[in-house]
Amino acid sequence: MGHGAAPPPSSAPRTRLDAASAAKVATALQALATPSRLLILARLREGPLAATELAAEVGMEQSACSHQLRLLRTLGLVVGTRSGRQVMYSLYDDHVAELIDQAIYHVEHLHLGISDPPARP
Amino acid sequence: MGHGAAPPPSSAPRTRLDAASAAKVATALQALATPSRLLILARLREGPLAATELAAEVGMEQSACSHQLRLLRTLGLVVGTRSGRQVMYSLYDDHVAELIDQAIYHVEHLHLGISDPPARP
DNA sequence: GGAACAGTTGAACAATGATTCATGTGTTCA
DNA sequence: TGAACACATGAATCATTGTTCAACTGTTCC
Repeated sequence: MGHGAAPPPSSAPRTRLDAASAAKVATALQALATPSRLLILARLREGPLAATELAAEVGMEQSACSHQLRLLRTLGLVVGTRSGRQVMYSLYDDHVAELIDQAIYHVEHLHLGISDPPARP
Repeated sequence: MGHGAAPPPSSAPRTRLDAASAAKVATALQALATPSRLLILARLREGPLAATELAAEVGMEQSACSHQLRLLRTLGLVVGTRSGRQVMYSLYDDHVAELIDQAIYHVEHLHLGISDPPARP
């Protein structure tokens, strides 16, 4: 794998989140904040895949998928290595894999869409 | 706390992520995908806080902060309860708290911004 | 070389979204 | 009642962004 990542037990941030770190984290999380990219990442979570196959599996056009892959590459979340004509894509890190897992897990256990009016006495 | 949430040991998704779930997860993650909201959530992670104080601590105008709080409320990530003139805001869940923790942790351990050209032989 | 395949890239477009400004609602206290 | 405070809300603006269309690079095989 190249880059390992030990799973975090229960990581409470000791230091306060500053604006710079917030921007960094927010930027990285934007990669998971869209259905298309999330499907791409979730699929790559199961194993490497070529670009065209990937596009087909997540149900989007090659061009659109390639654009998103470029973004994910630029962010360092995925890597693409040429193999003949095709480019095999895979997740960069175990951190990426775990980030995806944790995000999906926690969000799935959330009560979403419960719009409550802003507090009534 | 009201709503508890046991920490996930190492949750690998057994089932494939469908489009509907992807949309749900993506929507929830958009809440963490902006510096302003992330700062708000990270601050609330440390404990409840009134709206104006919160806005001051994260360095944004009350109006802007209120708009984002409304969004977070609608998503069910935070709750606001009136207490006199002011409205105390806090995270809804332990899931929200853990989601924030895990996101920050993993992203901080990422090698971001390493834009690599799309594979060279 | 040329055709077919695999993927990338750029411009353009529509949609979404975060912030600001101004105003409105609700609450306390004099 | 009225002023001051705490917060919410609506419209408008400006910036991002995801997708499509079209063209382009690179690779294999005849």
